[in-house]
Amino acid sequence: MGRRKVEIKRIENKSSRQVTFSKRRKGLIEKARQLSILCESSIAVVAVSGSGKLYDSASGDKILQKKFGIIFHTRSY
Amino acid sequence: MGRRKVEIKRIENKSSRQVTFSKRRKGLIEKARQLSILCESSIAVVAVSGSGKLYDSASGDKILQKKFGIIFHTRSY
DNA sequence: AACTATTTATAAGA
DNA sequence: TTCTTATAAATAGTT
Repeated sequence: MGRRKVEIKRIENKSSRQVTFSKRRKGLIEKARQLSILCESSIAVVAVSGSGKLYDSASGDKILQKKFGIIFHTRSY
Repeated sequence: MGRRKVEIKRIENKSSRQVTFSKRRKGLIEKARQLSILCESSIAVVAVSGSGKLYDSASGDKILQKKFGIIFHTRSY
């Protein structure tokens, strides 16, 4: 969904890859948040970038917290 | 993104809620898969429906498997 | 970090 | 429930 159609394969250029990671991670987490609210469900998203940074996001109730120990924010470690 | 704009709040009608859960969960998991491939990262999505069904999906390398014990499929328990 | 042309996701409807 | 399609939303490339 952009100026051009992109093939789903590794983005070779490092800075483009980082930009895309940042944009799409944000989009993914927003989608998860919406799903959680719309459907009264619990959703967790865990993303580990190529460089090893961990981002997570969970929303819903206690189930995911209990099961995975994840809290309700997006954070970078 | 549909015939009408929807507010992000709990869908009251149960069957509509289930249909939306099914559609959006699928979309979310596809987005996660794409992000994983495009940016060479590891992504896990865990969804627990209102009725308690657990769905998970992870893609990437060993990191998430190790950390969460999640495998590379979407499954319904 | 903002913009916008375009692709993609999806809300209703069939 | 599975398919269609009009429209909202995400985002690739640009500035």
